[in-house]
Amino acid sequence: MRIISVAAELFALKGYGIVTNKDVARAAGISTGALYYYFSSKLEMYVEVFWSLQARVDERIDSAMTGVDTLDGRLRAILEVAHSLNAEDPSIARFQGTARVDRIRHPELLEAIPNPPGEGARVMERLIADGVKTGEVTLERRQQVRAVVRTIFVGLIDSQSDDLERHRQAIDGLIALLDHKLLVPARKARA
Amino acid sequence: MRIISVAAELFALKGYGIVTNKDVARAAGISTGALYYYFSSKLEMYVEVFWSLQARVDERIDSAMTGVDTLDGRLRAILEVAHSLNAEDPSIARFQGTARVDRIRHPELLEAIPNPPGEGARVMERLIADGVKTGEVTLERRQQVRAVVRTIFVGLIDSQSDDLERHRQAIDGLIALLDHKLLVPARKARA
Amino acid sequence: MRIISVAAELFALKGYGIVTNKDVARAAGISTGALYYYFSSKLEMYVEVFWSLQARVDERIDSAMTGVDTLDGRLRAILEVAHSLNAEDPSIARFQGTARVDRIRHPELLEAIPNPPGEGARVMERLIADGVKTGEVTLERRQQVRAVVRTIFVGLIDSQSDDLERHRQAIDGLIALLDHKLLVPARKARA
Amino acid sequence: MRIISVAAELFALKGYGIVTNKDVARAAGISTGALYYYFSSKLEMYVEVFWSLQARVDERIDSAMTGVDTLDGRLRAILEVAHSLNAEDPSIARFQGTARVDRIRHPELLEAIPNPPGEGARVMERLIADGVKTGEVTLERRQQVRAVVRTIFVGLIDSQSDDLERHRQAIDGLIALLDHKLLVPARKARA
DNA sequence: CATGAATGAGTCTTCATTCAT
DNA sequence: TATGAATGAAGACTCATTCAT
Repeated sequence: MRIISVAAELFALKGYGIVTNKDVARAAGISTGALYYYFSSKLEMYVEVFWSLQARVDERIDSAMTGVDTLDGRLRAILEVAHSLNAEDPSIARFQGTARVDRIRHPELLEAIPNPPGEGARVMERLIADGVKTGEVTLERRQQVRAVVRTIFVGLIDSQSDDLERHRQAIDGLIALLDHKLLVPARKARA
Repeated sequence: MRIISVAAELFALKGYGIVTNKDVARAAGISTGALYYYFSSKLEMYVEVFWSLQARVDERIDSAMTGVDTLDGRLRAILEVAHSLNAEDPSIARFQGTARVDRIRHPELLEAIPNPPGEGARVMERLIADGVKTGEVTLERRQQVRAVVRTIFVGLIDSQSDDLERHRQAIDGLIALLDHKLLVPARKARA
Repeated sequence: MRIISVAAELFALKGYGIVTNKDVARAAGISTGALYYYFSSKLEMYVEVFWSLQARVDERIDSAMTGVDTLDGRLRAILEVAHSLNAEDPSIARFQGTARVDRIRHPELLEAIPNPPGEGARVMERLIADGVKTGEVTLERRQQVRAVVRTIFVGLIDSQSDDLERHRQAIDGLIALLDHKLLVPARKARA
Repeated sequence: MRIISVAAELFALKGYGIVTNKDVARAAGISTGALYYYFSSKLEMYVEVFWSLQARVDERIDSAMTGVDTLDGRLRAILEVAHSLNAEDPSIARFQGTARVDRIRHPELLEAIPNPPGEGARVMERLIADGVKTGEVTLERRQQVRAVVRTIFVGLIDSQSDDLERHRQAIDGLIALLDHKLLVPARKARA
């Protein structure tokens, strides 16, 4: 629906608390009252935006993971998905970033959107579990891997999703990092 | 000042838009009117909180970098600083996370706190430039390194700073990543 | 009409101000738009409900009074009518109660439904005038009788019409009062 | 407080749902925002008005009942209290009338003001119980007496409290009724 | 230095009403 | 006949800010 897509963009940019019904209504070309014909509240509108975007992300990640069975391969695949999604519609990633902080800032949102939402958690568990099976992740490092993967994806969303070129560089850099090619050992320091 | 420290905590937790003057006043044990004796506006109060925390971070990073001259060593040092700062006062990292999004959400803040703020940018440039000197960063990968470093530190702040244990795991994981020890090549892949 | 009867029930329960067109429409199984095919406004709908119920009451009171020619007998007859009407359709009395206050609260209603409405006033005048004829009411007490009768019937509607059993007790009590049997002289008082 | 007294008058006249904060604010000579400095919500304001008026009524009824020990005497005393209260401040009775219907129409009010409120119920029970002791009320007629007393007082409030003269006539008529003097037996009807 | 009282603009939400279909 | 979509005015409530004391 038109309303959901303009709302997504506004929420992505400004967050739940700052975007007013008036903002959404004006951007959608209707009156604020009309919003209540479609959603029972601002909160519900936000929730619908959330799941609508989440669905697109989940679908893409799912299909990117099928046919790849190493953790290493999957990480690369997901990084590429992240980039192409960002290229197609930058508000998706931006929205995910703001949604994480909005769910903390507005308790109503946390209640309406249980934590952790969507496939996110499921994908992560699958990643780790399968990584253990392939031997890529040792049992002792499981938590570390989880933490690093989370750090990287959150960092990507929060710090790079507003500039497509930089986003590409971050992706390429991270792939190089996986390839041990990002950094070269230092020449004898101080030599 | 007492007001700044309670304000820091509140802003870190809830963000600029949600924390009210009344919240700050009550937490500081004064009236809202009194706030205006110390700050000319809520905005100014926020700015002062910002620089007060930023100063502590800058100082720590600066001192962590002196005496280390490889990019690799510096990254490890800064990661450790990030962790110990987080252990000492969790609201510092939290505030930095919320400040990044609040500066986007509230244009007045962006105007009052130019982007990128503080030493952040200077440190980053120094890191890269010296990395080139030591040969760790090739000229073609400069942008990638910058993007990856930024991704990692933002990811750390945004995704791990609310749980000290997980924060430690992320730090250890990232160090292992630098050591090429986080992930082991897959068995199957070699079959 | 179906609409009028569901509207009557809703208005009786909640009053003019609180019942929305949507409430009525939903209860009648149509859309709010359709309401405007039958009535030109919410106000007009209310007025039609009013007269529709009033007609039923008037008719019953009229027929209860014919053939009885003392004030005393008529009061008893009307009390019984009040009870049987309440037993048949409790929303009639309830509506009359709410209508009295709604006509005060919403000036538009007062304008649309002149005060005092319906046969009420006519019946009262007949009662008093004939009571004077039969000698039951002295000239000096005319106003008092009018006021007491009004007090009793309003009290019945407003305080008892939501519970049929209590309503019966009130009716029986009032008849006992007319018979000088409700209260017995106090023992102590005679001591 | 000034606000409470003007609010009482407005609520008495128009009821909870129709009186707006703006109405109260304008009548009190302040802004709507200022209301929230004194009350946390419109509901709370209403509740305070309620208890403030109820306190005055309770006190008067209590003192009217002391020293009188027959039911008959007490009823007369309370009727006189009703009249003098109405003479002093007509909004008290009017408010009690509207409050009864508002508590039904607005469930929040019922929750905030438990039913039955104030001394009302206590006074009624005392009246009946002592009436049984003095022999004025037989055991079988207890419920009837309760219902009649309730009917009369509700009727007085709801139908007469807006006109002091008529109120007086109703009181006098009711006293005459207790004295068996309101109505005279009919001369041979039809004779 | 500090407060309590107050303001007014702005927010979400409701609802009678309209109208093209 | 009837509907679904939409409007716009109004209502409760919040909050940064001001100011006399």
